[in-house]
Amino acid sequence: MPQLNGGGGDDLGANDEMISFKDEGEQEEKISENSSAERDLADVKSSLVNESETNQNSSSDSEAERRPPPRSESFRDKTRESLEEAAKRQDGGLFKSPPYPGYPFIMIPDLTSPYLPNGSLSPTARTYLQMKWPLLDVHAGSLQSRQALKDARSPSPAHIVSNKVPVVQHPHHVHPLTPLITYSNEHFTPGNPPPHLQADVDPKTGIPRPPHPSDISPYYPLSPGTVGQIPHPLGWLVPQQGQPVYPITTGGFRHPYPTALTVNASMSSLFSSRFPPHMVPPHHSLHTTGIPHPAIVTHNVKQESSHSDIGSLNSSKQDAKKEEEKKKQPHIKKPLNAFMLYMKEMRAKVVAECTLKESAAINQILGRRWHALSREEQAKYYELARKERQLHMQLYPGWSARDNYYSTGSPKKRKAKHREYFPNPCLSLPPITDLSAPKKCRARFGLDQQNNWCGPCREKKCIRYIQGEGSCASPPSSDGSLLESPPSSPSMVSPSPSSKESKLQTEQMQPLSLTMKPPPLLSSSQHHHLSMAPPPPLALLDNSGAGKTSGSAHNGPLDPSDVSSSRPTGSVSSRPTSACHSHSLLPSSTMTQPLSLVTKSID
DNA sequence: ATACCTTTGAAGAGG
DNA sequence: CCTCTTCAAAGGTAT
Repeated sequence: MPQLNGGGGDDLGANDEMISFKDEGEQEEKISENSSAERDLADVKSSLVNESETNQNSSSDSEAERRPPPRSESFRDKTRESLEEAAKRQDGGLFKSPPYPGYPFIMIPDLTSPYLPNGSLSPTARTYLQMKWPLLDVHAGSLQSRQALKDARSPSPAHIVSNKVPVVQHPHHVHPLTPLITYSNEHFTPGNPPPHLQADVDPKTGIPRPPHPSDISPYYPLSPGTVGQIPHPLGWLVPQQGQPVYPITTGGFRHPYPTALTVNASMSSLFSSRFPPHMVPPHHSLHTTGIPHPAIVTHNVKQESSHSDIGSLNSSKQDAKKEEEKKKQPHIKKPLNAFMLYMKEMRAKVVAECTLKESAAINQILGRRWHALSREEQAKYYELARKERQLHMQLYPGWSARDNYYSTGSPKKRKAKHREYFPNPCLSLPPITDLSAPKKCRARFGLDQQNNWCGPCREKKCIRYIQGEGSCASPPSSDGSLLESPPSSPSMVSPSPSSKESKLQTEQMQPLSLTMKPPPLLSSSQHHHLSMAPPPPLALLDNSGAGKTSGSAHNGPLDPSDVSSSRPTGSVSSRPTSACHSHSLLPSSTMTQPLSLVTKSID
């Protein structure tokens, strides 16, 4: 078991990650404010966000007013457009300050958590819970919600949910004490209502009491007799009467599940909160509400159902075989990363605040909010994500992300899809449409022919440089389509890169994380280049945004996460401009970031 | 029914 | 080592 300083220590494994966003949010906001001149649609959104953050009364009332007239565009554009609109409209509301300023999150105090020192819950940890309930508050738009709130002990917030998104979904047999259940609808399920809803606070510490059985019972299918007894955190994990707990273990896991049994309570809780009920004893697989756990793995469920259902008996032998095969290779989902956890948790809020339901739009908003989060706030999610990964590793020692590759589609399709949008980072080169064509000079000419490389490639900052130098320009965007969309999605131009940049800047206050170490390969000349890179013209940025595809508009090599953020996936044409509240748009401050980065490296 | 969109981050593959 | 790709969640939308 890794030692975690969940209590507030900075010794988070994900430090580097967090650092990247340390001040990004603030920076972004600041920048946005100062770059009014360059505001584009996306910027407007940013401003909206900013404004809304300070103006709680802002609203979604005026949504209709802001809605632009219908346009006749390609469905793609249309869709994007709508998403953008939605995001735009919702941004205002989303960024409202939570009812509990400074405590946007709620974390159920877990006195038993191995990650947190007993009785020394950090304030940040405690903040978790608050967020959740306030959400309910928001949600309270509906009578039901309010009523539910009235009854702080209302166990099944599920009924409160008016949307598909469960505002509160209690984990299945998850020990409420676990902090690991706090990060999402499921994980965040407050074992106890927040202080403001229920005065169940430890008089001594002032910290909300950890939920106790009596409180929990309503949330869990515990028999009255179980009240007062804390269910074994591994309850569902514990083999019952010699019966295999996980049907899939029969062939699914590369390693016998017993390993899982060694997982500590918190981990198991996390697991149970996240992992498919199909791995849980049947009677535990559903919420009291009968709602299947969202983490259910589709084909596993099918397997299971086929396995036990009478219907399966009717299926042909072939089907049975297929299913068996599937069974042998259960689809174990990837552990959620920090952002995913955040999204999971916040989605409900967003949905509640807005009428918006489109995930794409919501995600855009969440993405921005994510960046706006303080380092501490993000840290919580990073840590949770880390725990999830650890747990996942423990539970599925042999699992690899690779196992899920193409699980959602055929490889061909996937690849084709992505490649299709690959712009050539180097202007001098035509857009890459050929799958076999190298995307960068580096790959094209090789290391031994660097003289043939374009400047940006030499600097290893192709995309970014494209913008700054102009030598590598953004992908052909002569056709309005490209210009219109892409570029400035938050992740494309700004967020990721800038996050890193800002990271570096803010990093000055702290020791550089490993990830911040300047890459050895970075030569002085490179540094020079970096520092000299002029601010990318807005237009270029926009266009190059498309470049996100190739890893784009990032700081590139300096950023570890750069890679992760570069998502070719997003089709160039489909990139919404919405998010563009980017640093890229910000001339001055933005520019300085790379510089600082370089400086840092040099130093 | 399936894929897409959209976000960030993690991890794997390949150069 | 670096870049690119895929997947994770989610739900409306498009094909």
